[in-house]
Amino acid sequence: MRTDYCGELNKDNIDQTVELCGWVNRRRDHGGVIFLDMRDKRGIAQVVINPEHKKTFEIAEGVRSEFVLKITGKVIARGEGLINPKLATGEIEVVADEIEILNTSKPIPFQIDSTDTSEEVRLKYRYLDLRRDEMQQRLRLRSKVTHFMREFMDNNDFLDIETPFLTKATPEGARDYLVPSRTHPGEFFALPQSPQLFKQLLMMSGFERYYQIVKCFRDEDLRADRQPEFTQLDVETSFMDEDEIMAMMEEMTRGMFKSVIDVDLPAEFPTITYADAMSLYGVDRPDMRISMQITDMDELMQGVDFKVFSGPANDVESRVAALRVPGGATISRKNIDKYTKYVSIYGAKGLAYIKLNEDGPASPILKFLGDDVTAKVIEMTGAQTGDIIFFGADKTKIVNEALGNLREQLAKDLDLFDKQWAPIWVVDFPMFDVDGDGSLNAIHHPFTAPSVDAKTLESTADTALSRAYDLVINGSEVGGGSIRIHQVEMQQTVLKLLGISDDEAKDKFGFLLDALEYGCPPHGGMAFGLDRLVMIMTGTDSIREVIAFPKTQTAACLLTNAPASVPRKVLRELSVKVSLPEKD
RNA sequence: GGAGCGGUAGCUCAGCUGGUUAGAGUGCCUGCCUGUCACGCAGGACGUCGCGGGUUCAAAUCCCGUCCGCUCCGCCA
Repeated sequence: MRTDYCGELNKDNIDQTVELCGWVNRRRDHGGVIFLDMRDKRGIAQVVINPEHKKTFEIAEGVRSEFVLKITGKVIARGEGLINPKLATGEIEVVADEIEILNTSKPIPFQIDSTDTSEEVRLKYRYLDLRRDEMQQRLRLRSKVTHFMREFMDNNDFLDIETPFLTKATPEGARDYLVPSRTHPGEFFALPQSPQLFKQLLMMSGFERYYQIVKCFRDEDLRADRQPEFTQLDVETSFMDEDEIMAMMEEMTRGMFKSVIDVDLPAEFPTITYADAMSLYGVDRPDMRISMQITDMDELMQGVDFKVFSGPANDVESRVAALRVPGGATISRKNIDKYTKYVSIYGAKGLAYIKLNEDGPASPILKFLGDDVTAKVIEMTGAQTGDIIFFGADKTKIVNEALGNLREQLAKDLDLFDKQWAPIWVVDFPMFDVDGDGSLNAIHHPFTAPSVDAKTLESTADTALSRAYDLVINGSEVGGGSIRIHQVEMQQTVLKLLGISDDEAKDKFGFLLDALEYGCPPHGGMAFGLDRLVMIMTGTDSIREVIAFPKTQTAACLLTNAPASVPRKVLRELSVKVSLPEKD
């Protein structure tokens, strides 16, 4: 049917008779001569129809955008001055002998080559949106990424093993997507939030190295970088410690960036502790393309006669910190107000600042701080004339989130990125975080090994560190993993600390606890968020741009109109009764 | 659950201090055109102003509610 791809024709094809199949990207009718831009998955080529071919010409007159055609014709060189440098195939064109209309097309709802169609329309007609070159490129890149991953894992003796989608609900973590069981009335499967327990069991089964590129499901609210179903490269290995696992995953990441987008990531990724990341960058996923750091001011501000600062400085649960912004003195009053509003979404009640103008420091708070403290602030932050220093003073969590996010926002607004690519490992995460009521939650997941023995863990649970690690690239968490607990006593201790009773543990994880007792090897692993990775590699700002059929923010599909109601009969078979909340 | 922005022609948008017939570009249709490549020229058709209610002599415009899309907070072990 086809001898060549439109997008691949070049001068070497001159004088050849070719058969092309594809879509009409554009038609230009000059009355006497008609041009068709034919598009296929490799690109576009111009087809010329001359009126001498009467029948062919008549067909071409009736052709419209997005008709599917088979063209038979001869490749010729374009004449002097007719070459189109904007087109990869612009040096040649195809003179049509025959046109076969393989299918017609209604006028389409938006132009394939327009770039400003609203996302709502694009998602409704996703199959048309995906015809766009941009989308074709992104999904092609995604395929190259998964291909590289599979090749790398295979070369390193990892086995691709599938795990079930119909599985059991987990007691903590994200909300589960549930599937009613017909054969067990009143009972439900849960779709996996990740294959975590299965991949650990595979280690206990002696496969030693497992991987899978697999969908995970979490029924939580969506974001630009979060979909309810998303894809992970899931990896688990026995008999490797965290340094070995990180080194191997780093090698894969480096190779992937080189091979897929020709980017050289550093020969060794830097490592930062969670505590340092929070203190210096305010977030656990620092964007290391930005050199700005947060400077701690607790000690300096403890004695100042300014309660807004001295209060938090003297409170262990609070913090005073400063962010020096190079060249920031030009930020207008209006924009400072904008940033004040910006940090307020993280709970900050204000945004104090000092501008370093030519004629010295300027700020509404100078009179409270005094000259000595002001000078110290300038010294500690390394600020220079022309800079601005922003302050956060509040609960530590609020200060970190406010200044951490402000840092990234300022970098965007003032273009303060000094690298294009900045991977970093974040390590030494705490085991638990402490709730308001004093109860503990797993920071990673309940199967993560602590860096101390069970006995020590019990006495120092609130400060204990885990053997977890995250890979962050350009401020985006693209992967994370840990060494797992492989001894039943430790697992029981952790579950106990999390407030899970023996009975509940037995009910939910009995199979895991049993398996741990039959010769479980030390093991650990990692999972990469494929969608986020591809989002970063394609330079897009939403994972919807790298997913063929994504959901909207309300977790609906505009193409299929899922989710949808089902007939009563179907519900009865499943023993499911719908009861909607009353509306007033 | 909450905050903000948006919804007007197939598409992208203007109009929104209430006022007569709701516009532009593009697409579509018709005609003309033999070298265009975002072809050009001329003409034409196309509107549930998201939906429901209210205020008013009069609502795309003001008010209330609601639905949808996007960004964010909460949430996401």
